[in-house]
Amino acid sequence: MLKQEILSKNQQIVLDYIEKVNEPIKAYSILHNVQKKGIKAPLQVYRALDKLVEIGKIHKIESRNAFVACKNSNCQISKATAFSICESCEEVSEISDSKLSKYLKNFQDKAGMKFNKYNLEFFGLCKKCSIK
Amino acid sequence: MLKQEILSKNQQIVLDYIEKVNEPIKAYSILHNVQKKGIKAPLQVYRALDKLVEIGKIHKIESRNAFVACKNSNCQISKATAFSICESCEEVSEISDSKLSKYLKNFQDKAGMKFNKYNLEFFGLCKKCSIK
DNA sequence: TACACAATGTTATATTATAACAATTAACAC
DNA sequence: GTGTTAATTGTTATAATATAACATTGTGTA
Repeated sequence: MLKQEILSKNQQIVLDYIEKVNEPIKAYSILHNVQKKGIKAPLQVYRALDKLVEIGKIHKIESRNAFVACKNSNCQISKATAFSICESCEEVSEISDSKLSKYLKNFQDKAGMKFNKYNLEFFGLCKKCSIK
Repeated sequence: MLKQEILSKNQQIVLDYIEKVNEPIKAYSILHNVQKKGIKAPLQVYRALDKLVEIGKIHKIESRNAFVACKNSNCQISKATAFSICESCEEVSEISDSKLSKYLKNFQDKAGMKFNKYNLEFFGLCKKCSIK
């Protein structure tokens, strides 16, 4: 089987909701909002999240413990993620910059360690918040 | 007052311990290990951690919810952190690469957002683990 | 059909982190 | 020194995030 094309019921419910809200959302907030769909326990949400992260449909914003839908036609990219985060309004955008990703993919540390994945989070003020 | 040169009692206790273990360590593990020094509650640890992160003496490894002493003669660098993380043995090293930090400091996203901070975590296998 | 494996349902619990409030100590102008 | 302010501490309780363990059901396929 390939990366998995078909999502299970719970995975689809969780993904649908994350894609709908279109901003980072926390696991328990997802839970509250999908209870009407029959998902009752945290573990059901976390299992779906794990799988969705694994297959690149969503990403975890580590500094916020939140999850967001992938904007970059998913796949591969789940191993190479970059986000900008506004420290005022908490808006998060996925950065899609081929020069940046190429630079980071090829980065070699001094110990010669070979990386297969990275996550980069930038913090600052978004345009709206910086003119306030 | 400058960045704060003198640490308070609890801050010093926590920092001493983190520097001693010399690897990423979790808040409750710190708590268990500094109880003999008189620190009794999680909040005392978290307050010290917050301050130590703020002044750049330690960093938080977001993907691991762990804290590690800064190796780069601290200061400034707390706003520009990069780590390599071995997914097998969980060894974490702080990356100190002036080209990388220069590149990231000057990175401008397409929306023109100005960043004042970033955190980058690379994942892979360290030398030891890759030959196993 | 039967096997293997993925996904589900469920209860309980572990782990990480903060709220709220009172008391104490440090920094410093006067 | 006294008074004022802010930082730090101590303490209890609780919120928020995440996983363990185990029984059951569904799905693909040989």
